[in-house]
Amino acid sequence: MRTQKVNPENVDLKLFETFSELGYDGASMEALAKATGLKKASLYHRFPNGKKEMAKHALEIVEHWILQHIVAESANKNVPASARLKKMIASVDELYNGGANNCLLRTLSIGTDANAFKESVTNCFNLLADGFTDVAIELGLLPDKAKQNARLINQTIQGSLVLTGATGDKSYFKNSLERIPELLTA
Amino acid sequence: MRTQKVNPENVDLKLFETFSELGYDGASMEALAKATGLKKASLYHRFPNGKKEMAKHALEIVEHWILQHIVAESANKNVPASARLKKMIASVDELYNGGANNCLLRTLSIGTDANAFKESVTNCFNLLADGFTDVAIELGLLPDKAKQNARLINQTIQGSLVLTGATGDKSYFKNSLERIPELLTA
DNA sequence: TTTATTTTACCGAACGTTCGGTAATTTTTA
DNA sequence: TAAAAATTACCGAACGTTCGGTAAAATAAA
Repeated sequence: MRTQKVNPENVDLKLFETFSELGYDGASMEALAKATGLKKASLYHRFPNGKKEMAKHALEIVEHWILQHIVAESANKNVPASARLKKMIASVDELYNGGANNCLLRTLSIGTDANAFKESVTNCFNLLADGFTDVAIELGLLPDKAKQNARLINQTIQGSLVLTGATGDKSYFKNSLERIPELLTA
Repeated sequence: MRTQKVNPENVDLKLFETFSELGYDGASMEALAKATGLKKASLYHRFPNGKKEMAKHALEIVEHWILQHIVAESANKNVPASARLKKMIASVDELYNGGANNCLLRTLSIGTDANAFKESVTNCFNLLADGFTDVAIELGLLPDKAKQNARLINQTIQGSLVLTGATGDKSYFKNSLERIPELLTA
């Protein structure tokens, strides 16, 4: 019997969170069902191509988040570049919950089906770098240096998330966010 | 029928490689058996406590590698500190195969049984940091700064491995290794 | 011949997936 | 506008496969 109507936005969020936390192979259908509040068969109604489609959908959520909180914000000329950057960093802090959350781009990069997600993951990292590059140029860096340091920020954030996630020491993540402005300012 | 005697050292290596590449949940018993050349039941003969014991054994291999190539080398007073550091960096480069290999410490940090490995993983990261801290002090850094930058090196290497692994661009890893000496020298 | 190691064969449980069917909703028709 | 029809959303039950794991037989080593 049909018991209740489920909020679709919440399903998206829970899929994203579950894949982020457990990785592709670790996120079993049972875990995904429990997290979303939908039965397994209902998940297959929404994602006819199964688990892989669910993970790709989670990646689309990330891409959408990046376009909204990083790319769009980096181009928001209504506020000074330094304030924009501050806002972008705060968004990153919120996304990863101060380092307590794993990054989906990373967790989907290993496992039995990692190849299936590689293109989307690379694209997301490029979008992030593009956003940071744009503000860095406005903050006085030469384009080449801006791009180089934007890539470095991706790397720094990921590294800090690995160390914070593995050890529980949130200072890795916290410090890496604090170091971003000086990396992007002339 | 029993066909051939398997080299135990190679089994260790293959376990390490398989867990590194696929993560804990992705490394199925079938994958581990295929990689080592042993049947599943033979793996259970060597590791009576099953898959978790195999992963812990792989972690012990990493710890042993760190003690040998980082901690011991950092204390090898026969050569100048700068040469020691060079050797340590070359070892890291070899371990990760120029960025083509994943890091076991990272891949075992996510998944359904991540908690079971957290302590060992943290210990390994601390050992790495200790080794780099020691040479940094010899190279003129104050102890606090040496420790801080050694932690930063762990983070930098992990971040570069994430980006290189996810995108295929090995320059992340290569550049991060090149930047190590200036981080540890006064 | 005794002991250690690997193998075959197998197990229950969990895996991702599919199916038949029902309640709720939306769309069409009268 | 109200009834009929079509569509959507969901679920219980089961599918075949693969999971991690085990017992007993076979082989190799001592």
